[in-house]
This record gives sequence, structure tokens and C-alpha cells, in this order.
Amino acid sequence: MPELPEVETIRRELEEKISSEKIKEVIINLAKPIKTPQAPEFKKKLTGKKIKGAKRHGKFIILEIEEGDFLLIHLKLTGQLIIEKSEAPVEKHAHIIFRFNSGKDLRFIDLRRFGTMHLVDKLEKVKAYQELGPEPLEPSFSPEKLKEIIGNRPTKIKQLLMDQTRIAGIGNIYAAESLFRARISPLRPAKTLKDNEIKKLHQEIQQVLKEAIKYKGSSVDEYVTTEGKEGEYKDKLLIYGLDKTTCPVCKGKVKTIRLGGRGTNYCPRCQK
DNA sequence: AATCGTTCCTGATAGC
DNA sequence: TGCTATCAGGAACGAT
Repeated sequence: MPELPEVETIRRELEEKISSEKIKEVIINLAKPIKTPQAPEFKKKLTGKKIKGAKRHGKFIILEIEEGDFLLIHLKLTGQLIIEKSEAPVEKHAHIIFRFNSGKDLRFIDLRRFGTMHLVDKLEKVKAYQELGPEPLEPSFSPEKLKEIIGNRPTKIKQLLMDQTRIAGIGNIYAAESLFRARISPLRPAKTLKDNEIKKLHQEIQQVLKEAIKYKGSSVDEYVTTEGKEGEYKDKLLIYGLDKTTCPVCKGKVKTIRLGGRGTNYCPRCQK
């Protein structure tokens, strides 16, 4: 599933490959992902417009459209954005196709249909976007900032890391990885973390995200790049993934629990 | 205000 | 074999 490194990989490729592409036609095979406006107006507002660029905040991709609109795309669990020639056979679950004058398509494919799109003139109109917490790779995200976010909260640290209104872009994969690397149990109430643990966690969050971007993300579930290629960071993950039963550090048994409805792997011997 | 449980959806897999 | 039941999960939403 796409988290910050995966979404950033897609954003970079979109920026490079479809900036200044002009939309000739929008084909809607399934209207469900389009949250606003309604499908006919969505189509009308985009047809004939140029794409100016691609930004990202958290797990949202923002396509900047000519004349000031923004197309916010959230891939949720299984959404994909693929760029290919218009004559390529249409994939199963290709719900929305942006067809360009150049003969290329940008296709939104989404097996579980959880992904969303909003076309708005102001970003603040999308509530979840407007409520996003700070970007973990921005300079403003200092160890002190993380300490402030943790504050006196009793919430389990893993759930706090995954809360998009606290920090933007971290999901199940990178929450588990950064906690493992920082040797902190996902079950620890956030407020019990000592200053040195917060510092370490902050460092590991930034490092694992940067490394994962370098490898074009982790192909877990359906994630692929806009070229349809898998991200290679999957092989570098230390703790995430059901097939891991042995801790790569102490060789002890990895524990799988459910935390806030999510499968969570950790090593009880290494992570305190 | 913060947190918890439920819901959306398909395909893989287990069990009979 | 072929059917049905179960499960995974990000975040919106309603309830507490």
C-alpha cells in the first residue's frame, strides 16, 4: 500500500512525464472515486486543460491544473497511477482514464475501490487534506516538534505515528519499520517515551523514509510506479511483512499482534 | 477533544 | 472440484 515514499515516487514521475500534457478526454468507467464535483462536471472541468505539475502532501497527490484547479488523488490501499500509450489494452479496474493529446494515458486503477479524487479550486476544501499534520521530511519536523506532537498523549506510539492529523504520510509499513529501528515497542503509550528515545525515533523515521524513496518505495499489495514497476525497498524491510518470523537482529521470534485493527509485527526482545 | 468500532471492496486462501 | 466463509487495510464517520 502506498505511503509517503511510494506516493513521492509516483509524484516525481508524474512531474517529469505529464507536466504540460493536455487532457483530450476523461473516460470514467466507475464514478465512485470522484468525490467532488459530480462526474459530468468533473469531466467538463478537466477536458482541454493542461497539467502544470504534481505536488504531494502526506499520501495525497496534487495535480495542478491550468486555470487554477487542483486534482487531489488519494490511492488508499490499492490505487495505482499508470502512464502508458492510449492504445494499450485497458486493465481490469481501470476506473478513470485521462487521455492526453500526445497519445498517452494516465490511468487510475484501483482493485478495492477505496481511492478518491477531489477536483477543487482551493485545497482547503478537502477536509482530510486541510487537517494533515507536518511533513516528516521537512526541516520544520525537528525532534522537538516530534516531542511536542507526543506531548502527554496516552495513545500507543504506533497509532500516533499513523495518525495523519499528527504526522502526514506514515502508514503501517513505515510506522513498524521506524519503531523497530528505534528499538521501541509499538505498544508504548506515547507519553512514556524518553527524550533520547524520541530523538532516536525521529532520526529513524527520517532515515527509513529517505532510504525507501531512494529505492522507489515498497511493493506491498498493489503498489507499482507509473511505469508499472515494483519498488525495491520491499526487500529491505526489517520487520514488516507476514513471512518474517525471525528477528533480523536477535534471531528471536517476531510477534504479530493487532493494534487499532492493523496487523503489527515487532520483536519483543529488541523493542522495549 | 480524543479515541473506538464499523464500514467500504476485491481477491487470495482456507475449509468442507 | 467447487462452493462459501474469512481476512486484509486507510481513513471517514458516528458513537462514546
